[in-house]
Amino acid sequence: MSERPFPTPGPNGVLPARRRSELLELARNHSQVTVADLASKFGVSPDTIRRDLDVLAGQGLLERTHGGAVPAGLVNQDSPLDQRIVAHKPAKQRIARAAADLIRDGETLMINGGSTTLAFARELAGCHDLTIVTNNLQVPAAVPRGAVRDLYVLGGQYRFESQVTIGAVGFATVPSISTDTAVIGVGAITADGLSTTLLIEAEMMRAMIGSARRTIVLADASKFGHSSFAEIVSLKHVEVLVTDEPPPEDVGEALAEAQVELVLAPS
Amino acid sequence: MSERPFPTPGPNGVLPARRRSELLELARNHSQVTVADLASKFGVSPDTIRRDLDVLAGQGLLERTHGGAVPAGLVNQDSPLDQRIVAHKPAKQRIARAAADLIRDGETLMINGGSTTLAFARELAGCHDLTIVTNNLQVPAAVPRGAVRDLYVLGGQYRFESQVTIGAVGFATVPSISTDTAVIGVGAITADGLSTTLLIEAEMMRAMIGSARRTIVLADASKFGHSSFAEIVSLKHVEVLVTDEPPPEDVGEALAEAQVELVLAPS
DNA sequence: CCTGATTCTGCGGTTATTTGCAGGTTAATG
DNA sequence: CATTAACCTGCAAATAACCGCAGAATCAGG
Repeated sequence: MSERPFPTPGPNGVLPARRRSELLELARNHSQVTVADLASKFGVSPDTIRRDLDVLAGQGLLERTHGGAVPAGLVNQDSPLDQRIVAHKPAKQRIARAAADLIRDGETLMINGGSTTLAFARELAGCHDLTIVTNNLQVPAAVPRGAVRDLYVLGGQYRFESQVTIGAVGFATVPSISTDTAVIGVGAITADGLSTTLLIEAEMMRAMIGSARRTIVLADASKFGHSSFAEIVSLKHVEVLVTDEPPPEDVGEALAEAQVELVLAPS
Repeated sequence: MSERPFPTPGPNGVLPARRRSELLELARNHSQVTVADLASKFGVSPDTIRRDLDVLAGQGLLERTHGGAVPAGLVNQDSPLDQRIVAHKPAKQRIARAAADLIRDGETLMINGGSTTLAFARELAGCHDLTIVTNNLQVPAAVPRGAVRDLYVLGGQYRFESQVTIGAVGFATVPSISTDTAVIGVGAITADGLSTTLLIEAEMMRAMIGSARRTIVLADASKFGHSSFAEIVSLKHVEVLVTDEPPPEDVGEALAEAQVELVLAPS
């Protein structure tokens, strides 16, 4: 009672924003933070810390875990592609397989960057006479030789992290192409729509989706809920979503309202 | 009551997520981990370690074994190009190394397809602030990250055999670019000039050479003498030739007459 | 200056997750 | 073939998380 007889909602001398900022730095320096430690360190209740952590996790800056949080990079968010490829590999492969079943011989496909779409490219062995356009430099080597008639690579500036090209050349080319299907791997899906971490990649995806008659989105269950910085399009631009687990309720409703066909990859 | 009379579920100071992350790194560094070692190292029960291993195995990051785990097998695919790389690796690597020594910081490079130019890209580690333009889809992943400022990929139709792009988009782009140096790997060199097997690739090389102030040709000794179907340019368009063995007499004379600087890669 | 709305905070009760342990089963080893 | 270690399943305990609620401070506008 001497100090705080009642809740004391207001800042204890430290503003919430600043507390969160320091909290994030602590997490990065120590590779982890625990709720209990932070609560005693900042002199606030564990619930407050939990809420802070949730906010930061929602921005993709932290990965929430039981008892605390770890920096986003530690688990797998924006790690180099090589690591992302192996992460959630079984799920991605099931999704890729199910998506490949949606492709008919002779179609023209647009494929964007990402590890899931790369897995998709590998699963195209059963198809024939495909025409493929991609900005993912891994796709050409991954796609089975016998499945394609022609394969075109979009030029532009190379991005080391994601191993895709992005740039004026690609933007100029995409609108002049009309494809049957765009196969898009995204970073995050919410009821509001698709999003990713990079504005310029979002722009590229938007161009691809716009030039395709049908858009198939590939996303494993870990993509649901979080929303990333750069919005791509709303769900009504999507015809099919292939995933491995049923989405959360709010996303599921939004998908139904947008008349998105939901394909669950069989295990 | 000494320390822990009963289970103690809560984090022992290390969050599960972080423990798994460190565990994964240990597995990768040591190529294997055992349940018992990890249990004592992290101060948790073997059962907990087993559960961690199962989680990581479920994400495809580890391969579970009796008594421990090993890192997930890395992908290895054998394309024709990859095989060619090992075929003449010592010679190609020496040539690549010698050619890389000719590049100065801040230069703008044009790099075409071929296994020798790919080796060249790998040897650029000592350079900085390079701007690179290429139609070789292997180059972007091969070039050391720290050596380049910008890297552009030429778009176009993909050729499976050589893993390069060729096409209207690339042709349209190349003339609008002016580079310091074109680094060209060729199929054959005679006294008459450079040649290769495919007309369309010859055309691309010609465009590249034309837009560069300096042309460096990479060719191992096996390329001398034979002439291929598609002529590229005569020797007088070449500034430097990097090879591993002195050329035959007639080629040597032609090189001298065309004032081509001959660089022999040291063994 | 005062009042209503918003935000931040802590609290109590319920649910979920993590962890270690006991015991039966399976796999590796001599 | 026997023996030891590792594995898996169910289980209990302790903590963490979640949900709704109410008090307190800040803010907006008259």
